Amino acid sequence: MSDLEVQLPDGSHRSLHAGATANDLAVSIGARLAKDALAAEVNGQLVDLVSALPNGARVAIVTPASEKGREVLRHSTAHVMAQAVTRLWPGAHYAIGPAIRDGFYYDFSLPGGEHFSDDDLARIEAEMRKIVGEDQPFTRSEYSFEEGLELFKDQPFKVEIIQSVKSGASEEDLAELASPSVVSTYSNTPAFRDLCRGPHVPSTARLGFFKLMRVAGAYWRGDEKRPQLQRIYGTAWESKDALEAHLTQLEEAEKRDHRRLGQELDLFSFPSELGPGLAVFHPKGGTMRRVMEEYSRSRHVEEGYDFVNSPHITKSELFETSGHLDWYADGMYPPMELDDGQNYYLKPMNCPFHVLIFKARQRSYRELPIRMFEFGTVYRYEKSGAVHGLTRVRGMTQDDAHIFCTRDQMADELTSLLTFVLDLLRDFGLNDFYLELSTRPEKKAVGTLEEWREAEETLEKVANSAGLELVMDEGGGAFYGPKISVQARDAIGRTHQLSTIQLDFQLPQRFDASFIAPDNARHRPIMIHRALFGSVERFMAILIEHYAGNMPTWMSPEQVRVLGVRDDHDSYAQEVATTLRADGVRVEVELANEPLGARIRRAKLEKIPYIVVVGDDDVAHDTLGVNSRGSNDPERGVTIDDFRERLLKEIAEHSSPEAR
RNA sequence: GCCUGGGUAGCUCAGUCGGUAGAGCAACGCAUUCGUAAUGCGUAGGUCAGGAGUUCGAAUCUCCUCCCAGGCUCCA
Repeated sequence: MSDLEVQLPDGSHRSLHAGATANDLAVSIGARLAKDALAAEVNGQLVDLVSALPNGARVAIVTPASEKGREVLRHSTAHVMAQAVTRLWPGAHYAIGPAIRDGFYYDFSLPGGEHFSDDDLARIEAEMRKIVGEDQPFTRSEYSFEEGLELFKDQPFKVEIIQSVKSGASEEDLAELASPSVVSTYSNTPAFRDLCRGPHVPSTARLGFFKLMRVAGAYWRGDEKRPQLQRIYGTAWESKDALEAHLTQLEEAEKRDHRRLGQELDLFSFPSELGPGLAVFHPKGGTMRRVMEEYSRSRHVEEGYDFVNSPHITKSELFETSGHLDWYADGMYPPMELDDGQNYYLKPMNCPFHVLIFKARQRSYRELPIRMFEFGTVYRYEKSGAVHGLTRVRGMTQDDAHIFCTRDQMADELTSLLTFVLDLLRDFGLNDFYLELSTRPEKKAVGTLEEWREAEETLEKVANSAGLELVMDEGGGAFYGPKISVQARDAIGRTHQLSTIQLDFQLPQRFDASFIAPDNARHRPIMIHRALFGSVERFMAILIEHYAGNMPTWMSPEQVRVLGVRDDHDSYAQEVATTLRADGVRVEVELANEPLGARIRRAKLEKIPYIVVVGDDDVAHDTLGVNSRGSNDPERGVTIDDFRERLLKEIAEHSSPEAR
């Protein structure tokens, strides 16, 4: 009777009766697994537990505490939410409801153009709990194209999906249907049926550890020109603990939000008088920024860069020549028209200025490569809804440089450049990277095929020799050149796109930039754009979040605070400060007119790396009490020289008190 | 730009049915002189984002504008 055999993930084989389902397999393996099972993976494809197993299949039972299991239960939870919404708003249209990272969403259009409010989330959640309590089965059915259209005739978005799958499916739509020819649906009750490829959990009772997070607007098909739907985001997990852990993690992330820390640590602010995306840096943020910029400058000097400067405003002619006005006018601040009829623009980038510097006189191949660096402040008219803290602003300073070189020099330049980039990022404490290479777009691209191929190969070779993971973004380059970008993972595992290195085959051509080569003829230079921080503001934001505000000592605005135990220790505290200041350490003294505990507390909240406390013993023996950030165990009787040496070493090494 | 929510003291927030503004922290003053995360008392601080409207009366209701948050779109 055992006429069906399947293979389990551990390579073992198992015999089952003909027509056995995934669920039968789970039962045969063990009661516990059968109880846990949510779905199955058959030959790499996720299916319902009730689906019959083909002979010889590789089968894995999917349980809740796995990525695939969570995906299934998140998707099922989205269906439950859709049902809840249709119960509460009869006639609501539902569009798409996939599982996403940490949860799910579903897009709706409510009758009469109604909108969800935040209060509705609680109502919907309550209704969802009822549905979970009702232990409704997820029942799969398959229909023909025509039957599908009939079934969903009251659901215009579903009709559109069915039709578009018929006429050439997108990834997104395929997720909704079994295949172009079969319309699969899942129903929970006679009243609720959804178009879906599946799989789903066996019953709504298997769900329950979810929370609706927020309501948002989202365009149908992600298209700005199409109707805006009401999207509800939720998070869903396999257990109460997992849900709570996720919510706690969100709180932790919020605590290290650079906007919050920027306020708490008095680094910068966004005065509403200035408008969206325009920041001012306070003294402490200004110090942090200065340290970053000074370090970057000194490294660029070592790497053979020349320092240039360019104005913030220019006649329109420059951006007409560069072509930016043709394709980027929307992203620029509108022109200022002056008396003579000239239009002047704020610069949204520095590149054309640097090309003009290159062109200021005739160039010889002997001068190349020329590397021009500028902390260039640019202004971009970001949409008001797009600005975000320091990471997406309307005015920012790029650590921008352009390298003009010959084609022969290109490979060496790219190699040393990538090394430089990674070194610099490591100096700021980021060390978990991967690279992304965006290659030639199919349709339209300037530059010769060989140039592209050579640039791409070089970038790839350099990336590989750096020993880093390389993700290909085929066809993702700009039309004017390939790009490599460095993605960095921060302390809590988020990735940020940081540095970009971009080849440009176009701008030198538009500006007719050239150099005289050994053959005594004019040749076109290759231009490399690159920014290591991206923008100083954004890089600072990423570092603040990476360190949760506990900046390494060299970057801390105040490195040491000296506190006398009583006010008769204040003059010794001042002496200590003066000694350290002579070595360039940023030290402040807070006079003893408040209890020591209160002053220590304040300094701790300000995340100052070292709090130095001096009292009778220290005055008598020329010593210090050192309270390091991150430690609850202050040291007593440290000599000034010892502390000074330690501190200077830590600053030079870009280390932190926590690292000791 | 679009959707939802929000804007009350420097900060975090409370403010009921529309009846004339509150707390904690911070600041300032005085006292306290203290050895590692909050000393006590007191004082001052407000065009309730801005404007218009409804009302005898508006932080509270309506409309407009600005700014913020989370999304969507966008990010050369």
